[in-house]
Amino acid sequence: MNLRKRITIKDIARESGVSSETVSRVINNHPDVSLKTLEKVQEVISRLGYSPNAVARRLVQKRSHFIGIAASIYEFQGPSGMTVVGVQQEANSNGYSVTLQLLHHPETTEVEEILNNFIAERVDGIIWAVPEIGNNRSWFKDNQSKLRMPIIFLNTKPYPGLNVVSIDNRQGGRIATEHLLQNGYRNIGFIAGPEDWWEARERRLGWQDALSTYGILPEERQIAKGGTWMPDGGERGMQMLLDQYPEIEAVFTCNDYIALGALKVASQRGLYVPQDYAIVGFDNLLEAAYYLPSLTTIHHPISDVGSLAMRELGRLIDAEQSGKSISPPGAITLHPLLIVRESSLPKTIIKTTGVV
Amino acid sequence: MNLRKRITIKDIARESGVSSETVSRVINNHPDVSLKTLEKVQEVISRLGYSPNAVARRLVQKRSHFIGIAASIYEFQGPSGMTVVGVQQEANSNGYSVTLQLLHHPETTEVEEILNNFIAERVDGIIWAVPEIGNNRSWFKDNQSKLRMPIIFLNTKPYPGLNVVSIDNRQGGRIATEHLLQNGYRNIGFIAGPEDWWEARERRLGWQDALSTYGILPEERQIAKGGTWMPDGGERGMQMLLDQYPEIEAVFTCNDYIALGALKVASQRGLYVPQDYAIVGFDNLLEAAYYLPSLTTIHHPISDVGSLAMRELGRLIDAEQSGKSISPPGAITLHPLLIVRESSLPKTIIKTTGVV
DNA sequence: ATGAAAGCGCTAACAT
DNA sequence: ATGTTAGCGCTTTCAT
Repeated sequence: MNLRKRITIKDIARESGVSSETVSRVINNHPDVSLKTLEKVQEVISRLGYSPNAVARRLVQKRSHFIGIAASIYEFQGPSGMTVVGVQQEANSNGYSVTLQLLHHPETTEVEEILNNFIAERVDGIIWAVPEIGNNRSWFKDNQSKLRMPIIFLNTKPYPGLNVVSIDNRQGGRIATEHLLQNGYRNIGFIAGPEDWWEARERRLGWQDALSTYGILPEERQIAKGGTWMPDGGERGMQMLLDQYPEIEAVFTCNDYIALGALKVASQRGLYVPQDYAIVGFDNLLEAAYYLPSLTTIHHPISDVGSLAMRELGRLIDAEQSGKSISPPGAITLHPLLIVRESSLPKTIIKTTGVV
Repeated sequence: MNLRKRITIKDIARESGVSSETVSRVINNHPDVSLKTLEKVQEVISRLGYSPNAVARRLVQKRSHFIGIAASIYEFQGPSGMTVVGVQQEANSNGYSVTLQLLHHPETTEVEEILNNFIAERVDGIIWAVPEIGNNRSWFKDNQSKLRMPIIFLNTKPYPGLNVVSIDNRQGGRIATEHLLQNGYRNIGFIAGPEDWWEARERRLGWQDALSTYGILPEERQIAKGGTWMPDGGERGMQMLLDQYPEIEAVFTCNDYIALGALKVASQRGLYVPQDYAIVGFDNLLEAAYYLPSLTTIHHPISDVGSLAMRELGRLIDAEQSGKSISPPGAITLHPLLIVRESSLPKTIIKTTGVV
């Protein structure tokens, strides 16, 4: 029913008494149409409720004005759904439509299937918003030539030859930990996310960086491994740390959900945050300001990553179309921001006032 | 160079020494191809890395195997991003691709623009996952004939003549409030969401239903109006209630984020939940079990709404294609589920044990 | 079992 | 300023 019987350009042409080519000119705002014809055609178009067929246009032109977004369903549980929002908005305002593909198991590789779909749709370019997990980027290294269209990777290790837009996770981890150090804490633990995620590893490196700046060489027992991105991981991780690292004064958690789990452990054990241990999270979830206590965290310009990536993709597409030489692939890195709240009050203030 | 130079069906035909129609038959698993030809063609296809052009296929066929999802960007802040996931997964496993459109201002009507895009793309059907706010459904009532393709509305008031998939928000509100009543609470407040959202109004009606079952006629001051969906609304709302309704024993909040804000107020005023007031939320966010105290709430089969809607849409599309009579539009309603946690412990238990 | 021809709706190139 | 022609890549009759 959808394709059948829809008004076509020929109907408009017949009804307006012009050729279909002239109608095409009107639709596409080409010059060289007399005002009289223009008005006549436009009148017929709106009277008949004509809508040009993007599929036919796509077939005949060299550009599809269509871009593919691949994301993992994980993205939609947390704040990262906003990345897709950023991409979609920027795409739309540049005249692109988007098609969305979701990976259910981003660790493994149903990659090929999804890319084949994008190729079949003849998208102009791809935003690969799937987190880098384990070896799930390897397909691209081996098959990049097959793809033959611009692709931007989000939140990926910036390999040479790839276009990457990402926040600086390592810097974020460093800032978070330095904040704790500056507030007087020295025994600082880390609750890890899944170790096969690149972003999780980077955040841990940032934690290490900060500690070594202060001449501290972290021991294994300061890290709670085997984590997830969810509160249950924070709960288990905090319990581990309290047991294996009893002198702990503060903890940096791989994201805010994990921090929430760590907060829960305090209430279970009758401990207080930040008096018994301070916490800094990562992501700045909307609700982090409402945790008890409110959570110090690293702000993540998550929707900006999406819009920036799309803008960059548009540039690459334009360059290919015009045959211009493309600037070599590179990495765009956004900088995270520390948001200070109650969960990391300076040690001295706590000592002095004894206040929450 | 997405379209240029891609291998076409003719290339495969030439290389295999058959006609392009035969290749087409192979691609589409039609019978009447000799085994020998089949194998030959398949070999050439994989050797040359050929991927059929979905755009060309779409143009010539009566179906696009493409569906449009419209959502508001609000959806992606909260749990409702999962609706889109549900739609996408179900669509994919039925051979559909999806194109995603986002409304930035779901209250107003950029509706027409988005629908025109879907029409231009010649989608087979539409999932309208935009919340019903104010009068933003009116376009459909006035223009349904224009659309001429199946459309499923999510989380909408089930008007006759519309296909709707929704959870029963009113029932959810009732269950939540009945739970509080059964646990011995009688002075039960309500923190409203945005009153122009249909879902928010339904949840309030559920609260009223439950109260009147117990012979209670709620007063105006039991409701905190002017809410948002976010914790700040819960904070303001709870403060209002404590001031204007001091005998309050319990509160039902329009969603879990609001509940989080209401929890925050307790800690600010030195009150305890559930001892000073019990709380029940709505949505069952992943992290609700980790709030302090853990939050009793209404579980929302949010991804099921999406997949069910997509399945229903597929049925409608098939019916239109085969020219069969379509079952009249109607409403599919999913039932919410009470999840009991600490924030609503029975009054008696609290009295007896004095425990959190 | 396979091929030839027509056409989906549109735009680009070349007339006029 | 407007029309004619050809063709994008594929599927669908209809032949053979």
